[in-house]
Amino acid sequence: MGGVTDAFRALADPTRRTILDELTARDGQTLFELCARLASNHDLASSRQAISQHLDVLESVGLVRTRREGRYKFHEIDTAPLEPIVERWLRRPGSDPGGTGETG
Amino acid sequence: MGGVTDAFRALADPTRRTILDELTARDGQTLFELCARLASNHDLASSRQAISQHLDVLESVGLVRTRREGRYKFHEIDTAPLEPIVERWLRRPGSDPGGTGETG
DNA sequence: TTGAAATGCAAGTGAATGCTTGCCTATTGT
DNA sequence: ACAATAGGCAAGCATTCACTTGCATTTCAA
Repeated sequence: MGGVTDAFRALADPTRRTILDELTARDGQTLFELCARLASNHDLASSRQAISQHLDVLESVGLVRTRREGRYKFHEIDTAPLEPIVERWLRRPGSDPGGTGETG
Repeated sequence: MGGVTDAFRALADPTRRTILDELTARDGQTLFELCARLASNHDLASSRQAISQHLDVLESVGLVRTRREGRYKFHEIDTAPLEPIVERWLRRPGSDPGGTGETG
């Protein structure tokens, strides 16, 4: 699961979207907290390793930041990468911006 | 390529994003027009069939609408499905919206 | 220090994905 | 009618993806 390089691909998976939902409802959760709350609040019964790998993906694209304290690792959502995503196509047509945009 | 059911997955592919870029710059293109302009304006050398399949995906999730005239089929971008995508996580935290949102 | 708790690492597997290949249908122009 | 144009359908292939499995590492409590 290491090939995901941009926020678009990161958002393609429903489990990762639900993780962002959970972090929006309660930010700064640990991996175990997330596993428990995803199961009870979202009927999502993924394994710990699966959720951990999803968090790695979300962190690699900047949608989640982590903060380590002892043996705990807290995960915080960062919505900054979300803003340019949709605005890319909401610009008024007719004004050719020139090149190929950015990401490809 | 028929398994893509939601706009998130449709946006996961770079080629599909470039197609939306092209339709933003010049709406209502045919398949052949798109192939030519994607090659010249975006250095994207995908085959006609590949682009056609991508357009099928974009249409199936509502990001592209088509209009048939004789042997031509014009493709128009529809940004309506883009709006709720990001706002899903831009809501202020603390206000638990209740269920699991919608898409999953 | 010993064990439990929280997390990390990595190989393997089945399914989905993007693309190609090859042929077919429909419409237009001469 | 005939060829050319624009597009459609479907099978096959290589890659990527999400997940599992199994074990290792780090931290804390008793």
